[in-house]
Amino acid sequence: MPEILARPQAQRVDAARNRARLLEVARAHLLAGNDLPLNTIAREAAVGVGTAYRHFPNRATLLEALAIDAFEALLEQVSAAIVASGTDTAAALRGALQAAFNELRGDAALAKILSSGAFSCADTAAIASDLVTAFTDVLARARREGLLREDVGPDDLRRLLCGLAAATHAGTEPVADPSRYLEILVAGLRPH
Amino acid sequence: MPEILARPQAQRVDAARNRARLLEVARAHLLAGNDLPLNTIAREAAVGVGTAYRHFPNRATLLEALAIDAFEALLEQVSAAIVASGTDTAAALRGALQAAFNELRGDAALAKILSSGAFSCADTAAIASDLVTAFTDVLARARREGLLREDVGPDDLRRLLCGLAAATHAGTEPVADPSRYLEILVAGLRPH
Amino acid sequence: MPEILARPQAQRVDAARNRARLLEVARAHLLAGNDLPLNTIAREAAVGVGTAYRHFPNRATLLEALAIDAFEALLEQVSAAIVASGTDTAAALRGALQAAFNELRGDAALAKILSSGAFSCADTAAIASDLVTAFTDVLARARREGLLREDVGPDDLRRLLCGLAAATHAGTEPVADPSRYLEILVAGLRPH
Amino acid sequence: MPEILARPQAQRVDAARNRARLLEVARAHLLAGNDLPLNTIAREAAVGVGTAYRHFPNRATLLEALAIDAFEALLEQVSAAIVASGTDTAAALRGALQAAFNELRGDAALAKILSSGAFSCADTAAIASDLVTAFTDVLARARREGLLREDVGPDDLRRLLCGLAAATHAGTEPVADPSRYLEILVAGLRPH
DNA sequence: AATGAATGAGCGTTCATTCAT
DNA sequence: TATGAATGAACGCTCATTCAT
Repeated sequence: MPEILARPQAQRVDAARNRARLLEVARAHLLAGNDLPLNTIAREAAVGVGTAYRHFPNRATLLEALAIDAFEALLEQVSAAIVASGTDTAAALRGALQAAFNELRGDAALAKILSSGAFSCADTAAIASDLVTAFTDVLARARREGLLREDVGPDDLRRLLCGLAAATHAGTEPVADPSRYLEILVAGLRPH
Repeated sequence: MPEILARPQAQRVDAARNRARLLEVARAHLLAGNDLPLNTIAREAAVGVGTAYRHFPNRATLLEALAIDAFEALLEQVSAAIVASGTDTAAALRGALQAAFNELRGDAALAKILSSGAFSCADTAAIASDLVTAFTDVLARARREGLLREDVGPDDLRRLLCGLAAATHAGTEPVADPSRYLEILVAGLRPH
Repeated sequence: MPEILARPQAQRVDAARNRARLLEVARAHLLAGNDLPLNTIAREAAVGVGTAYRHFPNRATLLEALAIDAFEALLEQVSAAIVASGTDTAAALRGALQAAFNELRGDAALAKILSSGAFSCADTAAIASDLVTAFTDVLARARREGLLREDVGPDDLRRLLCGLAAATHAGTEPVADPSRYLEILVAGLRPH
Repeated sequence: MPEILARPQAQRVDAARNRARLLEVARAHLLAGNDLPLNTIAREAAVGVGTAYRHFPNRATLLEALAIDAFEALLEQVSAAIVASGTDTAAALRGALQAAFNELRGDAALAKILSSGAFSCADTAAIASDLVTAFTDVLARARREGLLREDVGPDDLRRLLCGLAAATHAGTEPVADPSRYLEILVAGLRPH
């Protein structure tokens, strides 16, 4: 009995370790600016290719798995910034954008999936949805208070933030003082 | 007589036709969001691989060859916008950015090489240099007249424009009314 | 029971068959004086390219795999000749050279890797090391007994044997009575 | 009139310069241990591929053209050594072998074609024939005087010398004091 | 569920050779 | 006769994906 119960348990532990190893190796590849060849990643993670495919049936899954922690962090930071600003809507907006910009610049996987604007796994989609809610709220307040252009919605912010993050990498060397770009965005979002 | 003169021309015509075919096929690949595999492109252009390599020894060469017309157009449009604005510096800056943004959004090859910030062929580099000159000039005037943040240079504009262009594509479907993004940039560039 | 035990074996059988096929085809190429293009060899062995590369990641590996049996045989024959000669050092030296010469002439792969003087796989290197030991010993005895030039070491013998083996093939047709060349070497190694 | 006569003259000069350039570039490639890709050589020689093919319809021709100077030098040195030794047959034999060995080691192209034992161009074949004559003569004298094994002919010497030359290169680094190998050969050729 | 061998499409690149001019 | 553009076979190598065990 204990045996039978123990087996699947043991396997789950094993599976979790495999998954963790795969993610770790994949993250290293991404950081190094490399692709994510599943074959190589599996080998480096000391895991069979088949196992890798079981965990991540396609590259999007792997990418989202890589990004999800950073995505959760992004959501938290954004929410925290909004909460912390209380009724200061301008600060809330700026803080939310700042938080998103920072997380985005810090995680290549997150930048990739957020740029694509489509999510294939439920967890990621859920976070995205919460994020939209949070921003929709701030945007509404900001608009009401005359702090924001009328023609900008949450999806525009997603695009603009991704674009700005890309801008900071668009060259042979990283840009100096990326926060300038965020300031430009924040200023530009004010009504004309 | 014309015949004799035409003969040597003839071969060049052949070469030119091959080159044109290769470029055409390559452009189609790029539009479809694909890479530029020389092998495939050669096959689809009904041209030997060796011929493809003779014309474009590497991918960068091909990419720049694809982009150079649009890059020239960009330079011309930017210059024209500046000239047309006369002493109205704000209009010159806005017009130059507008022109660059439009060209950039219209040509994927141009967007790619401009994002990379490095040019491997002399012609492209020359255009880039002229462009920097043109923008440096406008930026200087704008700064002098208090129309522009102090901390923004021509390379920042290159990055920001590329980023904005990317933003307009960052999703499953193109953004509505991309000019809004340019307005945001223009507004954001004004001193705080 | 045998079934359960046989299962894992079965896959290895498959792999082994592929490996054997590849080696067989490769050997034929070498005999024909051709190179060892992995692509072609894979096709002729009716095996996927990837499989070929899995077994032999590069040409050196393939070559050493082809040669290793003959190399082992060479080591055995040399050792046997030395042992069989007992205290007759002259016979030991002659026998060892003879054995090496024969094996070398019989296996093109072995001739190639021994000529290169470098071994990329551990097994081959180990045999080479044993061989050096064996020869070093005989050479020392021979020198002590005044049967050998002072200025000849094991690596010289490797080179000279490879050179002689090459000499027997250096023409449109194989040389008549190759053993003459070995006699010349043996005689030439005696002190002046 | 002078024009008509001058034209072909001028072209021959041109052709000769092209030929010389091609040979020069090819020699450089060979020295660097590279292959002789006609395409590349033609380009580096600033000569059309077609022209290169006109001069050297196949690689053997090119190789022999590269080797012929060294081959002539070899013949001269060998003859000179024989003449200089007068009636001292042992010295003549040793000198001839020495000379051949040196030239062979000094010119990779010569080593290649001499190893092949077949000549596709008449000039090379003529030199080879003269060389055989010269050696045949010395060998006959040496045999008559009991200085040489009975079973060794000129072609054996060709093979053995090529083999020895190969022996000096058979490793990651060139052998120390190659003349030892020649001494071994000379000694080994004496009758048992 | 895990493993890893096998497969083969596909891309990069070189080079011998032909042929129109 | 010289030129060099064109060709395409061939090889090196990678990687996504399947599948038997």
